[in-house]
Amino acid sequence: MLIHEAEAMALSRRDHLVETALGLFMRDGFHATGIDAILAEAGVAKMTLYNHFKSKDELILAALRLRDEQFLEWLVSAVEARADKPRGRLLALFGALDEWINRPDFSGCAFINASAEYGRPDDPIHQAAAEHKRQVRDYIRRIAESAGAADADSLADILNLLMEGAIVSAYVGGKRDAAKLARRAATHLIKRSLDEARPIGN
Amino acid sequence: MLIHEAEAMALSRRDHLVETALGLFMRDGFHATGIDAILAEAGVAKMTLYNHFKSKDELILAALRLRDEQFLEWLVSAVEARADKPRGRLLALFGALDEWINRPDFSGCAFINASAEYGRPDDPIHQAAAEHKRQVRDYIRRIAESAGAADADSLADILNLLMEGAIVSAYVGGKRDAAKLARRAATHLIKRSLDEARPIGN
DNA sequence: ACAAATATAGACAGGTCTGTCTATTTTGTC
DNA sequence: GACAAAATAGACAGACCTGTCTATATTTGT
Repeated sequence: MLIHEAEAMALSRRDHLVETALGLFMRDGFHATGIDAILAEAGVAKMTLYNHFKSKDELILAALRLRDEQFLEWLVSAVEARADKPRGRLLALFGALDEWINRPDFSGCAFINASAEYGRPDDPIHQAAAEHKRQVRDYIRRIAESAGAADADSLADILNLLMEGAIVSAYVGGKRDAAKLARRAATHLIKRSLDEARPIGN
Repeated sequence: MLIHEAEAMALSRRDHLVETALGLFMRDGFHATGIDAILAEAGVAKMTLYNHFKSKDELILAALRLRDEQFLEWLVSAVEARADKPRGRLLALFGALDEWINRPDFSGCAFINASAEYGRPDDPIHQAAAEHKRQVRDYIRRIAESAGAADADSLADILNLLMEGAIVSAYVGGKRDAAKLARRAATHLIKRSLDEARPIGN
């Protein structure tokens, strides 16, 4: 029975492969991670991979799709767990960010890193990264909107900028306090946007 | 005569090699750019490379050193050309950033990209990237200090965060207006820090 | 002009990479 | 238990990678 299978299977071989690949890609990079390393780690035969994916790039795309789901799901629930009201949630974004950045296995943003390795804007991998970033920004914008920000778009863009900056500073420069710093600036900008109802900047 | 040589030489073979390598690394990435491609582009023999550098990694480090000089030199002069007074220069950082981001050949930050490919914090390449970022932040801090910011360190950190965020947003998401956005937030934070003499955040 | 240093082309080794193929075994369904 | 689908190990091709070596040619300093 199909449903029974789905329940019984801890993880399909395909999904297990994608999960393993994602872990290695994030730890070691995309070019630096060979197919064979993934197969060895996953305990899966090469033909199983090429049965499910027609190339390494397709596997990378699948791994990024998984990461996209994983991350957004985590971000939403981490934010919701930290605050109930929209305004608190805007700040909670930075609490969640701080938690992520300070995990011992933090290895930067998979999508920024993917874009770095696949720099051509028309590369499907780069485009997948851009799409993920759009999703995150839209989530921020939805919170900003429900917080009653007149300039929800601008506010979301700015908070997004601060978050990206914190991720990069933490990753490249090892600044583990980057999210806390970003939060301080965010606090102020949110206050201005919501309380004084003034657009950001002048 | 040594001095005469230096004048006559357009560029030593070594420097030409490093320059060519930097261009390809920035366009195509580090792993994706093979030694042979660099040699062909530079019109230089393989043994010339291995005479000057003991490995590809050493060449990468030399390319990053060049980029570090190039970029900081450009940033300083671009900022100085835009404003005389420290406060104006803090904003000019974002004008310069905007110019860079909107160049047709903009290919992101070489150091962020290098960190993405060489993720281990103890990798010399990653460390070179971290060192570059430290230089940039210190430059911002010096301006903030001479602008009379009481919290020059915090202000510099925040402006730096906004700049990093703008670079990443422009590169990954293709947001060509990222620097202008960052500038709007920066305007406000600078005002608060300098005029109201309040630390950033609360 | 002569000698020493430097650059050249190109072969080469040894490794790794992606992707294909085959022949065998395991798995899941009826 | 039989049959079909899926996964296995492992060899293999062909390309590319870094780095070494050699033998020849070109610059360079004096």
